[in-house]
Amino acid sequence: MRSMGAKVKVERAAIELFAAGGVDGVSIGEVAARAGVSQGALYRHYRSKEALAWSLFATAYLRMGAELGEIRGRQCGFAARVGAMVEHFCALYDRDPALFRFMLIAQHDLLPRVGPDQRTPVDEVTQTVEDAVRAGEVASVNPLAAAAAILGVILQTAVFHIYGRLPGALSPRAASLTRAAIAAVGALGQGEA
Amino acid sequence: MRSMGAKVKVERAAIELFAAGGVDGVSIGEVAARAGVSQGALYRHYRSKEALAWSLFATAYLRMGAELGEIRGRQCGFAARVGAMVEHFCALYDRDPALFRFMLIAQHDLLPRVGPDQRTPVDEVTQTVEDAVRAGEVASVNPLAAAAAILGVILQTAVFHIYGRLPGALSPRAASLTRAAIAAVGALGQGEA
Amino acid sequence: MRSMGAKVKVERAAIELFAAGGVDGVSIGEVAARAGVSQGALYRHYRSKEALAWSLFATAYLRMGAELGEIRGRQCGFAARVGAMVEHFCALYDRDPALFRFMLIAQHDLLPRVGPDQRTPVDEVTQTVEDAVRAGEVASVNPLAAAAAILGVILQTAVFHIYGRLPGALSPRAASLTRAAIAAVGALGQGEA
Amino acid sequence: MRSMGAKVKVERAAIELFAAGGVDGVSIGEVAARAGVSQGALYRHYRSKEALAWSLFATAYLRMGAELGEIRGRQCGFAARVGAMVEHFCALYDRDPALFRFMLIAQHDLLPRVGPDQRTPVDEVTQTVEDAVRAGEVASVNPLAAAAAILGVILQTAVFHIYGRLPGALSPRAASLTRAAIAAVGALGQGEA
DNA sequence: AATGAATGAGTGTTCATTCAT
DNA sequence: GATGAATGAACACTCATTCAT
Repeated sequence: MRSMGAKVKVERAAIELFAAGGVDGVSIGEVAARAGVSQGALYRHYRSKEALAWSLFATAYLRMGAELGEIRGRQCGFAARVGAMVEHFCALYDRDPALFRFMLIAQHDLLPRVGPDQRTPVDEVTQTVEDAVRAGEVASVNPLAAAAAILGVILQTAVFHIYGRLPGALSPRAASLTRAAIAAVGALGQGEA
Repeated sequence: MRSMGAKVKVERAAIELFAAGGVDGVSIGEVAARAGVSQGALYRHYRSKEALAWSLFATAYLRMGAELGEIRGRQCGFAARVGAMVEHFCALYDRDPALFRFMLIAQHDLLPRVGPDQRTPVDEVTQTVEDAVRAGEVASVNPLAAAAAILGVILQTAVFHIYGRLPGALSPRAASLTRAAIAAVGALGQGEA
Repeated sequence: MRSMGAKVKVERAAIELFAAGGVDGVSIGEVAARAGVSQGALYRHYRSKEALAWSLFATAYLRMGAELGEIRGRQCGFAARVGAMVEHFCALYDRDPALFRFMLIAQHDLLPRVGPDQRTPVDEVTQTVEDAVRAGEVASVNPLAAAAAILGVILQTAVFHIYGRLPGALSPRAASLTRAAIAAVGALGQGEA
Repeated sequence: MRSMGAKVKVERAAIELFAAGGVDGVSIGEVAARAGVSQGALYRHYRSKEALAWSLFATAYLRMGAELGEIRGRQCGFAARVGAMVEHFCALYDRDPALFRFMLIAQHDLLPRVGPDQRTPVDEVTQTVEDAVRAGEVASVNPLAAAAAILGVILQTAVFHIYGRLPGALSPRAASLTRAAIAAVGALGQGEA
């Protein structure tokens, strides 16, 4: 009973330490120590440190992609979809800031390894814009440029929270972030008219 | 005169390698090899690898802060200032993408080490918003939240360029990014009325 | 009855793997996997990896010694004895090349552990020479030097088979190997006259 | 001046330790300690432990091949050539028993890595037999089988010396070993008439 | 009896840093 | 001043062995 969740404890420890020090800046020994397991035990669940980091990142990143995909299927209209997506990002940040920070840090190393056929958060946001353009809800824009603006508004705000520039939880900002994101997309479109 | 540029070559090599592999992922030997100098020679200019990385980051980051400060002093009005700042970011990206990528990657490690009295890019953008609010140019907003939106729009677009999601140079997008950033700030303000 | 042969399977797996990679080059996990048993089960039969290797080597080595002893008792005359011994070596090689290779490889580690009172193949061959000298069948030689020649002719031929330099089975060579071994012993003796 | 010959000291230490414990049975730390250098220094000269072992083996093995080749060129007639070769083996053993033992032990791991176009000791002995057969000096034999007999007589005698079964130096036995080797080859041939 | 998760000491290797030349 | 050999403390990873189930 005591060792129930050994894998879970390793994952938690890894996310928190990787979020704070980067994958390269944290040793496998530190992860094992924080998880309360031996170094060797770690290798029963993951073939290597790199495999551990990749598994954590891919799971969280693709899960976020899938969840945004669900939101896109559930909500109708551009504003409702963007609003729900922003809320989802904020909720993840508030629930697990370490995971959020880990994803922000690790993307530079690990994003290139995501397969081209995987549905990523970027893909879902981009698709959402594309749908809106096609439906005439927003003026014609490059969907990727619009997705960059939407994600930029959300993620940079999260970065400011991480560095302590903005206090409190992120969720209360969801409404205004949604407005900002939608307005940014609208403004992007005007120039291409 | 012969070795003039040795330090410059080390810095160029370090920026390019750090941008590609992260500071922790690149060895001092690789930097020295690419710079065409001996490993030991590197330590004549920098006390440690960490000092090298910090010097590169601080120089670029604070220089960007100073340049944005100049823009703020030179330009009048919120729109003109944001426009010139966006153009400045785009120009830096186009001139030296490796340096831009290095700053994006390294910030997670090195930002906390920036002194609280230093004028950073974030400070200048925030101050620009604060001035505009005080001048009644934009509705009342949290200047930091607004700065996050502005920077997010710019930086995430740069990230998309880095990962190949958006093609070409960044400068041609300056005008639309400026509109998007300003619109985002305006939308942020509406909710807090 | 179900697990009858578990120990046998472990021994087979160990001999084959040790023959191919050396004792130090093969992990207990590989042995267990090839034998189709768990790692822990291995320790029910052998106290350690070293004990397993030693048991395999000692069994095979001393059994060969005993068998050569029987041949010595059964056969009369130097030529007949050497011939039967050579045939016995060849038969073992043809029946179980992995075991033969294992013994050749492992001897360097394990031979020193053989007790001085054990009857080894070397002892039996040496004794055979000694008997022949005493009986006047062969000229006076150092029995150990003669045993080295006899064993060298056999074992190096086996080594050539192992490395693929000589094709086919070893048994068809028994007659010529016997002649060569006996001739070598005779020539050794001539010099010491 | 003190560190002159660091590489040489590493090689000596490695040969002696590998000869006693096998490549797998000796740690890089033990080699470094016996050589009186740091572990890291070892990697300035050799890329890996395996590379060190291979370099030592290949150098000694191919050098022996080249030296036997020279002997073959210098001497005339089968008996003279075999005699000089046997003496050469004995001299190597007496001069550097550790190197000899290392080669005997390591061959099982490393022989397969020798390129097919390299002139090995086996090739030279085989060629010597082939020349003698062609010249009618010895009856028709399979040259490889004859080479096995010759090498077996020499090497197994060396093995007996290593294990203490035969005392003293090997060189005094060169003459009788030569007679034994030649006699063995002659006897091999008789059967194939 | 058998399993396989857990351990922890040990391995080969890397690398930031130093220093004699 | 520059070099590159040397250091030694890490590091990721393996594996023989143990033990609760």
